Amino acid sequence: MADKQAGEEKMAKVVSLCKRRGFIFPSSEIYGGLKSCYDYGPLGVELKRNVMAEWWRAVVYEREDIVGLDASIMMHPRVWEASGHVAGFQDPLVDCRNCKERFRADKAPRAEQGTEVEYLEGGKKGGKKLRRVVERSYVCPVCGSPDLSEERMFNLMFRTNLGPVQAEDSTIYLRPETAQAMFVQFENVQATMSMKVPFGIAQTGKSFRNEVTVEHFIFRSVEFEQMEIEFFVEPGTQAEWMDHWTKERVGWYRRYLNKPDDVRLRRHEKDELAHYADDCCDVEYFFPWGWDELEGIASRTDYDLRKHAEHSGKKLSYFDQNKPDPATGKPGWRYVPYVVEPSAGATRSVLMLLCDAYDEEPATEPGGEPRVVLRLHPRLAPYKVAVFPLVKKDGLPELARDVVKRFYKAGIHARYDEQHSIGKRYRRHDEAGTPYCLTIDGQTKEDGTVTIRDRDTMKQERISLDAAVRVVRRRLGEES
RNA sequence: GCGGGAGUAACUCAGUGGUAGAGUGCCACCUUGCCAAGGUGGACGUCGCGGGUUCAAAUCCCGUCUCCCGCUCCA
Repeated sequence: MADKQAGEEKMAKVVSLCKRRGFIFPSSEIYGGLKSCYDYGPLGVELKRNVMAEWWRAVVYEREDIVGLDASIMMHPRVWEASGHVAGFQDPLVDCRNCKERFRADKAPRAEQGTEVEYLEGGKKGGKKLRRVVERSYVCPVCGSPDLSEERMFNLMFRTNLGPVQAEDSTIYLRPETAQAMFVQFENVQATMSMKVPFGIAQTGKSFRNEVTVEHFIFRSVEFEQMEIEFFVEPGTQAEWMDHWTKERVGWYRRYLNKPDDVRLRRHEKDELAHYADDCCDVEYFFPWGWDELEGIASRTDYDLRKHAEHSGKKLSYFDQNKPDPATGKPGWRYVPYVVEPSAGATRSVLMLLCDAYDEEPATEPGGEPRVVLRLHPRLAPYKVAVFPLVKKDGLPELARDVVKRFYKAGIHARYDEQHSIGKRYRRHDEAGTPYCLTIDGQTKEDGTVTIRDRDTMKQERISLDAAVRVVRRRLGEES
C-alpha cells in the first residue's frame, strides 16, 4: 500500500516536471484539454526524437538485414479486414446494471429468453435475492443478472472518410498499428532491395486506437507512437530468432537505464497467446504502478503474409534458389516466411526513461534545497551541453556565445544561458537532464580553458576551449 | 462506460457564503567568481467550463469537461 502511494507520488512529480520544464503538456490545454492527448514540448520532442533515432540506429543502421519504411497512416480498408482488426476490434459490449461489470455479449453465458432467473443484488454475497425475466439470450457473466444495458459496438479503430464527400464506401481507418504496412509492402521491399530471408523491415510512426480505457499519463493513449520491426525468417527457425530478438531488445533498453534491472522479459503462457502466435514475450518495465509492457515480441508464424495473400490474391512468398524444397527434394524452395515481430512503444519508452531518470538528492548543506535531476542517458538528453558565462560582464557572455556556436556547427544540441546565478543555472539544467555544463570565466580569457561540469557527479574539471567540442563528443560516445 | 477522488497563479498548495492568498518560479535593474538561500522593483488568476440558488458563490445545487485510482484492452 505504501508502495502504491509512493508510486503515485512519483508519477505526480514526473508529470509535474514534464510540464514545468517543457517536456509534455496536456493537448489543447487552453480549451480544457483533450482526453488522453498530450503534446511534446521543446524538451519532450528532443527526448522522443532521440529515443527513436537511437532505435533506428540500432535496428537499421547497425545491421545489414533490416531496411526502413515510412508508410501512410491511412491504408486500404481491406488491409484491416485481412489483418482481423475490423472483426476483432469491433465487439458488442454490454454493461451490467446490477454489478456494473462490462463484458462482451458474445462471450456471456447463455440463458433462455423469457425465463425468469434469480441473482443477488449488486452481485454481492449478502445482497437481496432478485428475480427478473431474461430479455436477451444471455446474462451477466459475473452476477448472472439479466438487467443489462443496450449492446454497444466498440470499434477500437478510428474511422474517417477518404474524400470530402461522406459516403459509406469511403470509410477508411487510421491505422491501429504500423505493422500491417510492412506486410503489405513485403514484396516491394524484398524485391527492390534484393533482401534475402532472413531480413526485416523497420518502421516508426503514430498509431491510433479508441481504447476502452486510457491511463497513466502517456502510457496508454488513443494516439501513440510505435517502433516496429517485422523480421521475416525461414519456417522452423522462428524459435532461434525469438531468442535473438528478445536478447537484443532487452539489451537495448538496459543500455539507456540507470537501473537496468527494472527491465525484464516475460514469456506468455500458452493460453495467453493469440491464435496466430506460437510464442510471445513481453519486455516489461517496473513503472511506478508496477510491471507493465514496453514491447511485445511475437512469433506470428506466417499468419499475416498468408492472410494478405488470401485477401489480395497476390502471392506473398519468398523463393530461395539455394535451398531444396523440403517436400520434393528438388532445388529451389518457395515458402511463406514466418515473422518475428518486435513491436515497441516509443511513447512508452519516453515515459520509462523519464521515470528511470527522475531523481531527488537531499540538500548537501543545511537549509539548502534538494536537487532534482534527470539522469537521462547523454545521447537521449534534449540538450547535450549548456554554456554559461560565469557572470554577465567582462565580455564573458560574448565569449560564451561564441562557444555555443561551435556546438551548433558540430551538430550538438547546445543551449546558452545567462539568467540568474550560476547555481540556479546548473540546477535548471539538472532538471532538464543536460549532462554537461560549460562555464566561461575570467580564466578563459587568460588561458583559453573552461570548466566542464558533470550533471550526475557535479564535479568540474578544466579543459581547453578548443577541445570542448571534442570532449563532449567523446563523452557522448560518438567518437572514440 | 460504471464506481471513488480531485480541478484556485507557470509549479506545489492554503482559502467552507462577504474585497482571491502563500512559497517557489517568471520579468527588469543592481549585486554575484561555481551549485536553486543577496537587494530593489514588477507582471501574472474567466478560482476547469456552463447554468441555478442567494443581496452576495472559489465556497451551496445541477450539468459538463479534464486528470488521478479501480473494472477491461493493448505498444
